[in-house]
Amino acid sequence: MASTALLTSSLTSLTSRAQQLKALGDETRLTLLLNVAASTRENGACICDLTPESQLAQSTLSHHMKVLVEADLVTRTQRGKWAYFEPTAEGRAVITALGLDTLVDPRLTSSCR
Amino acid sequence: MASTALLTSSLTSLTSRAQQLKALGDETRLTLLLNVAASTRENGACICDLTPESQLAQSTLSHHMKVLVEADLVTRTQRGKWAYFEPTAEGRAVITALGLDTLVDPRLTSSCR
DNA sequence: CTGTCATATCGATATTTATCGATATATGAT
DNA sequence: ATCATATATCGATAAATATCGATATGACAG
Repeated sequence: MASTALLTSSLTSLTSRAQQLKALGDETRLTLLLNVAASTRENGACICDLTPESQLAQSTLSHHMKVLVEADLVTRTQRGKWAYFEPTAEGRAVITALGLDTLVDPRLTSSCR
Repeated sequence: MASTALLTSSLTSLTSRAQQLKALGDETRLTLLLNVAASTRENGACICDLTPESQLAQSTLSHHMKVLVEADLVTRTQRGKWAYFEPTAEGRAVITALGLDTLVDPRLTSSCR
């Protein structure tokens, strides 16, 4: 009997998983997540840290960060004028699970006040 | 000294990683990969196994499988008239790393000769 | 209260992607 | 050789996405 096992449609979690992966499936955002994770700031990285590296318009950066937040990969905390981003537990777990830790190297620095 | 660690641009691997994640960041393809991984056939799953579940045109399925192959997540083997797909080591590793095993359930069957 | 700075939102545009139907290719059966 | 079957490729279209510049919001400084 040549039968083939297929997947049950527990689509709720599959859907959110796909959303998460889609958020990561963009080199710009993947880099952003890793940069956020690599930040040595106390309260996380702010967009001013991330912008100079990315070569993108500020509005574009803001857009990508929103996507990462909506995928539950980073959190956003407003502190005064700045918005600080930190990886969620999920975000860290995904980075580790995918072996992306090795791509993080705390050599470059950014200095915005 | 408030400095922030950033990522080195080992972009080759980052790029291919992003490509892989993009391939997975589509619910249809994610399901396809899991179905391929769940197949109990000897030589892997063929498109005839996957089509009825997906509700998509055959050409669309073929397209998605190509994307998965190009992302090094599944292999394609022509055997007679049929093309068989099996997850690569990478593909299996990603499934495990992301805890997607739990979404695979060998209940549904497909029967094409 | 006014101006400035950090970030978000909006509207427009260009690119990418998913999808389909039609056709091509290649295999196996008659 | 002809035909049917399995899959891939092509061309078109619609939807999604990345990107930008302009503007809005909200915080702090003077």
